[in-house]
Amino acid sequence: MTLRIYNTLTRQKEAFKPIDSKHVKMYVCGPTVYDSAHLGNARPVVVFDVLYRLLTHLYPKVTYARNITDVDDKIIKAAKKNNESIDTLTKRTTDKYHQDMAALNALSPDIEPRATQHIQQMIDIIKILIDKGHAYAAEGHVLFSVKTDPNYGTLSGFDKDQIISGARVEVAPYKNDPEDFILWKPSTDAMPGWESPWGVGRPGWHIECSAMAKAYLGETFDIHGGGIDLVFPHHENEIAQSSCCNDGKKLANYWMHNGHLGVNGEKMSKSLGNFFTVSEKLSEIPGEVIRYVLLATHYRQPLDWTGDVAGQAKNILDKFYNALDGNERQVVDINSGLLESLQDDLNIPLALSHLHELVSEIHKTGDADQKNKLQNELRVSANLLGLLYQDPHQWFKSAQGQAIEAGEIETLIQQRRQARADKDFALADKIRDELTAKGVVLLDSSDGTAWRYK
RNA sequence: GGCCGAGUGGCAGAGUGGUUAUGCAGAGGACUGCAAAUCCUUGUACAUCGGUUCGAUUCCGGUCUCGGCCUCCA
Repeated sequence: MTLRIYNTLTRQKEAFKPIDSKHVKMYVCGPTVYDSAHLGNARPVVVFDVLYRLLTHLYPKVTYARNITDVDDKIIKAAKKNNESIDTLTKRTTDKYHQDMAALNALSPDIEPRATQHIQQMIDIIKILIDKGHAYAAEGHVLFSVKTDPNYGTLSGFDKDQIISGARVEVAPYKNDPEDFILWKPSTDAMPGWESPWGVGRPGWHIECSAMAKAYLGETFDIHGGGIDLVFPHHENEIAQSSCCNDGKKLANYWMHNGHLGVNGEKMSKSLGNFFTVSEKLSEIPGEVIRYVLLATHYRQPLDWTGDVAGQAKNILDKFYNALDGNERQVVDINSGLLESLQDDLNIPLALSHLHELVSEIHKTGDADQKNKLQNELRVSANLLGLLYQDPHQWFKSAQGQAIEAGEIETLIQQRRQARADKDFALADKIRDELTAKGVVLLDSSDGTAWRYK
């Protein structure tokens, strides 16, 4: 089976044919570093992380680029509000982002370019666009002339004329046409600015991705990903800029977009106050649980973070890790059903069902070698999803907010052992209940009593 | 208003023109001094109204509901 991908450009699943089958290139829109990442920001990171792992499994070489946008008006505003410098803010937020995404077990991209380090490349593209008649300078701004691009709207399906009819913003006076968008804008002394042929200024929102993708992946590359909300205007404008700059060449062959994340049936937003940051959630539940929740819904579907989705995910991961207990590592193949599921437009929920099948087989087989092999199959298969990478013991003893220390638990277990030897089951049960109340589970076996945090 | 997506059993969530998704939770049983884990059994879902069809949750059309986007960002 070959990899099939739903392409937003064509609105259908297509067989994936890389430009160079020896080297696949992918670009995903990264964060604007003005604030902590929220769960919605984490979804594309985790989803495309699985795609990256899958591509790496299927192809000899993969280059994955994900940008850091460190120049933006939101950053200017946030820095002012926090009373800190822009550099301090972007550095702090970027570090936090890396920390949060690592806690979700997302691999680092191969390249993580920063917008502020590619201003010259942006200026170069803008110059070419002006030379080719696709852009014009006006009052210190440079604007892209949408009507000069006959293909504008192919990604989003929007009609150029309709875009304006529903517009909710006032049209700036320096625009030739209302639908034109900014490539470059002037900066005051209080704003970050760079010398340019159009005066001191800063880039518009979309140009950075065009510049950095071109710099690292070339004029046309394989896959471009991001959240569904970026389809318009961000990706539409990226395509317009890049293809008009590069003689009509396609920017990317496949466009993939993940669905939105909601909370309790509502859109996650600051104004509604239903806004969870990743680090906030990480203080409550393990990163792997968050990752599981983000993967348990197909990436193109909307995902609703309701009250107990995390609890369900925790139970499932407990079950998986329990099945992995006692495993001795050996090299085995990834489960074929899981691999096929992933190759069908990244059907991760279906892939997870194959993990459950493996768990069931592990418990049912009576053969120790077979069991060990199946456990390894479970582990390496889950690893392709970035799951089950911990040692089971580590997993079960790293619960958040533990109310009792390991030493104390051991002491109580010894007391209970004596009570059981004395057939004083009332006392033994009292100790069990006491520990249960503190989130500790006791596991009796012929070898003695082990324990876990629940 | 325009474009797009979605409505599946208590919950989460795949998929399919006719045959079990899967999981979580629940119930009953086995095992266990008691538990946990595990195993067995159990629950006959696909918004609504029409149409096509031998047969539709699955295709087509209407309706209702929900969500996203409709530019330089709240």
